[in-house]
Amino acid sequence: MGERHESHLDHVFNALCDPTRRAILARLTDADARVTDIAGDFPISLNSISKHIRMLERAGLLRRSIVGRDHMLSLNAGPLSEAQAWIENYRRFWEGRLAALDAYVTRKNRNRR
Amino acid sequence: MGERHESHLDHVFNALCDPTRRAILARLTDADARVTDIAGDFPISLNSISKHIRMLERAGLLRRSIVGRDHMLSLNAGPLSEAQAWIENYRRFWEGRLAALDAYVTRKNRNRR
DNA sequence: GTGACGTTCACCCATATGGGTGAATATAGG
DNA sequence: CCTATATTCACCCATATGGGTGAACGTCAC
Repeated sequence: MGERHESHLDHVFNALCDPTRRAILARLTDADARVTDIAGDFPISLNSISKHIRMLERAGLLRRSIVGRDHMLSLNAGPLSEAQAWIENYRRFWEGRLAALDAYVTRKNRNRR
Repeated sequence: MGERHESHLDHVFNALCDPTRRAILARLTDADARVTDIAGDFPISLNSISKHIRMLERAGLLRRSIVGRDHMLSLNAGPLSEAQAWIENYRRFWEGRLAALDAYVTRKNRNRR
């Protein structure tokens, strides 16, 4: 229960969990496309693709412009910067650890000599 | 069905979906900790924390060293680089789009004058 | 208007998740 | 040996996901 609050970052990471959704984003790097166009590239049903697209939209990674009966989709990579910033924080931590290990090994070698 | 294959990247992004798990990683940036220590920082049960930790382990983001009855956990940010690399690809795409838009606006302004 | 096309809606099903509880297991320490 | 502590295991429950199907809705094209 409880009002899971559902931050935007949750949605972004959640959208990236699924390989099909990542592939959809990759597909849209190439060119904008309709829902049916995208569905044609995958072995699953049009309806399932439609649901994946809705989740990508929820994360803000897709823009949809409806023209007539066609829904044109385009990539909107902007929200990824939020996720990237989060990860970047830990990359620095990680590099710090590696640097510390490196310093340790160097020190040890120096003492050995 | 299916044999979902479950690539490593899936697990990493999946681990990052949940705010509690992200908070656990943040907690471990500060210092290594036991399962119980971590559970003390959250309003949910020890068992739930244990499950979150198992998922972080599955993603390779945690290391566990069992000493006696204590399980010492330490952050292992290494696998994040894979996720970061994936995102980085799209950031470059996105910046390319912005640059193109910028060039377009600049060109338009020049023509206006 | 009528039929074909593009998307979504409303369901069904199996599995995973996030939370809980109580019991089992394993080790530390008298 | 016995007890307290640290974790996990085995469940229960509600909800979300990922897949499917068939029907509805909207729009184009004749």
